[in-house]
Amino acid sequence: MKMILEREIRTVLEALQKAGALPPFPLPEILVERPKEDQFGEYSSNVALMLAKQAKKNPMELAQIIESGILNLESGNKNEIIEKIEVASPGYINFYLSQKALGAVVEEVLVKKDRYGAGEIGKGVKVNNEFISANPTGPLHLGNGRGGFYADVLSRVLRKVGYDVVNEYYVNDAGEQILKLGHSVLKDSEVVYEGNYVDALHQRIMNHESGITEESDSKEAGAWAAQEILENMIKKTVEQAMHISFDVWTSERKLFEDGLVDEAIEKLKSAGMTFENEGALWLKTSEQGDDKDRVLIKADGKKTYLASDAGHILSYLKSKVDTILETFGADHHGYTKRFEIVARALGFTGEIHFTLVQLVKVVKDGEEVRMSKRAGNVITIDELIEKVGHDVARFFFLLYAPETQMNFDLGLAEEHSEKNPVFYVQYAHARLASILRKAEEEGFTKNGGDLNLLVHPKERGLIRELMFFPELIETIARDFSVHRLPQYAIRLADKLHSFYADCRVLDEEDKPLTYARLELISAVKIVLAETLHVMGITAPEKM
RNA sequence: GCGCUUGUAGCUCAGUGGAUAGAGCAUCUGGUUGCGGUCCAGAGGGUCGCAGGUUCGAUUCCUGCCAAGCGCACCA
Repeated sequence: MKMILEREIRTVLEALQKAGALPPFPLPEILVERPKEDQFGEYSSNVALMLAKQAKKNPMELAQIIESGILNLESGNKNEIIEKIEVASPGYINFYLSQKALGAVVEEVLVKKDRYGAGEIGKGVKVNNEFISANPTGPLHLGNGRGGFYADVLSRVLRKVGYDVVNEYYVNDAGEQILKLGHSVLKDSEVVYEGNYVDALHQRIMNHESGITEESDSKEAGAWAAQEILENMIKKTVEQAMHISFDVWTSERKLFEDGLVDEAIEKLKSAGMTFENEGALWLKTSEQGDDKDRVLIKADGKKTYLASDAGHILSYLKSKVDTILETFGADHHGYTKRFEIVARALGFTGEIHFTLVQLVKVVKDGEEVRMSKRAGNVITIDELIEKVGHDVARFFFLLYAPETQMNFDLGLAEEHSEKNPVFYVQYAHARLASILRKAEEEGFTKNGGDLNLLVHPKERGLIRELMFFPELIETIARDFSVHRLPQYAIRLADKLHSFYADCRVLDEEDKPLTYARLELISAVKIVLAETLHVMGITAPEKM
């Protein structure tokens, strides 16, 4: 619809230039957008404002010329889909769609059902979406939860428009932090991590339940503890509490065992990207815009995290990944440059996109609560979900763009759960389900509704929202603005409640209108449910 | 010091090179014998951090400054 209008405007402008009515100049991308107010129609264009100068005309005059051009288009769809076009100050061209076009939207939803809004812009593109990837040294905190929900929904949106997406959790089960974990569970003189879970693991060692003894070295103990934490804490949290499903759990240690790390280092060497200094192997990252060069192999022979990531990226190349998505905590933002340099050096040519999720600041009684993973006093995502429920936690995080430094008021957490708009949206869905149940009980059939009867402003308002859903999905797939989804859900629920207050659906006195409205609310229910579904939130039939 | 991110209503946050800058919560007023009152309608509340610049037009783009968060390892 949007594209039809854009094309028509372009056609008109080209014709005007050809006829000499407008001076020749290169036409920019013609944009038709959704106006902010309902009164300005379904679609609106500001081309006249943009081109006024080049056209040497004032915007209003130009807009009127374009308007009449569209009205006179031989091939135009004006009678079919456009009810009227209006020019508004300072130079907008507003399009009002016909009743027929709006009815067609409802029909389309009813036919496509949960496939409504699906597309193919991502067809044939393989996306690797790596997220959370917290070290297996303790429970997931709120920042992990935030990034996890964000990236999970991003995957769902991308899949809806055809991308082939792999959700990956990269497990850092090699390296220094595993040794630290080992010391911690052994409770020797080098304890780093603390908390109930560390105590529990320690207890199992003391009870000889693990094959690890007090005399085991920290590497062995760390590997065991990491495995336990991954399987019994992290996977449980992610799959059962957060409702996220990962396609692959990549083990850093396995990258080493499979020789990918060494292979990647060799590739970097032969590409002339490395040099040796003071016994260490360095990567020339500063030549590519990084602050300084980075170490790949330390003087003691151990490989750094960057080296294993090179192996990791090499595995993407081998599995023919087209696009790499990385969701990092904002505290790792300094790492993105290195990551990209290594990827390019290894020959990756596709798109790499980083999302930096700001950590969640926890506030209580107006004061910030300082948290430390080491001291074990972090608020975990498990605790939050236990307290407010999965849907609320998910919706709450999804509502805000990941780069905002959001405050999470702990004191209001439970109160917030009642105020959370997720209930408002779910209630709208339950309300629709209820009406449809009642319609069935009372013997209303919803076949053959005449959609031309849906002329009430509240009805048009609802249909408008339905019409924008596919564009919304596409926009999110393009710019990763996942937070638009809950906002849309709220707006749609809002319009539904407002419609409900003004328009009675089930009316024995006016069956044709009842049938038409049943069609409409069935369509609204489908789109509302699909919006919630894409967000990973339940759409209840009853509450 | 350098770098990244952020600064919009009392609070949490959307949004935009152009039409009156929006939502939720909070506050206040009104409505609702009805298909589910977990609802609806409305009001008040803003120097879009500050100062310059580009532009017919800037809250949006550019520069500088101020403030907040984070980062600047042969840790990950």
